[in-house]
Amino acid sequence: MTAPTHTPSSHTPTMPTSAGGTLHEPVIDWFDAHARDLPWRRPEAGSWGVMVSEFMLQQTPVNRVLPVYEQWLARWPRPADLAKEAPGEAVRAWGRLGYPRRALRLHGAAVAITERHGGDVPTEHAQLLALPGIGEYTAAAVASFAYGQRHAVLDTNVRRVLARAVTGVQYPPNATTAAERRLARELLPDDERTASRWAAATMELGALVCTAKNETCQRCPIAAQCAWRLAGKPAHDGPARRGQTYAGTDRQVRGKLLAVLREALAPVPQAVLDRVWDEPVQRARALDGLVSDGLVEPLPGGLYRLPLT
DNA sequence: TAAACGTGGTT
DNA sequence: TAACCAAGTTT
Repeated sequence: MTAPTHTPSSHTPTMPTSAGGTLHEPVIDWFDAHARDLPWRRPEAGSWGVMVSEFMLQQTPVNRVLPVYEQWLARWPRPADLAKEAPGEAVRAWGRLGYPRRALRLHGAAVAITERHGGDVPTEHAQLLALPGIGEYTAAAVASFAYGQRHAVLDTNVRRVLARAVTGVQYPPNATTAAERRLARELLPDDERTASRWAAATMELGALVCTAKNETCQRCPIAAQCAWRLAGKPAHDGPARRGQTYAGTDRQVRGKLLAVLREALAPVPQAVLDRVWDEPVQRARALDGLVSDGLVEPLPGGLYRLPLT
């Protein structure tokens, strides 16, 4: 649909409202036409559904989250339902999503919500931020997606979209900068409802079209205005991202240990855990780490299990 | 600020 | 195949 291009009067190219004025409508229209039908976007998900999805989506792809999300919400439809479970049950139900401390923190957040907020996911950004496992991104995402508030929601997708469309570079910096936050705030539509749709739309655009590799500019609603594309899509010049090695790390050992405990119905003898890794020093360090993180509970007699408390 | 923290699909 | 990538948070 060709909407009237109410061109801003400003001529300064650095004027953020100018950039936003040309981006908001096409991106939101694209979102309305192409957004995925994800369960946490349906009205029946509620704020708890949104919050659970945000925890699970921290560093884990949508396709792997979907089945676990459905099981989780069916089993614990409200924060209080999760709060009265043993934390180890949350770790077990987390399955193979990775970074199982998120499960522990989500359980802790449910406890805090039950104790401090009457069982309802808080509506204020500051209250959300105070919950375990919720940082700047997740607080803004829950406030925006669950409650329709106006917040800059700056995740890896949005950062990449803004880096390309506005800044004209292929990739954002390794760590989020103050300049990125400022830009995201400046681009935020004034209207609350429009701002929350903008947040979801830019995230979806980064996830589906403006991807890290093999971006499909033919399907991009703002390709004509994209600074990176207009510059000839120059390759990233800065330092390459440090690759995350995994094989042979403590993380891998922790993963193997926890996998055994997730499947076990009864406390597991140390000897059984010993079979997952042959190097004893690293194995012991990994197990100690899991215990000190609260992911594993040691019992008398050299037995281990997921935490009951 | 950097490093730790899981897991599996894709290139 | 090794490296990269995926809706980050915490210390």
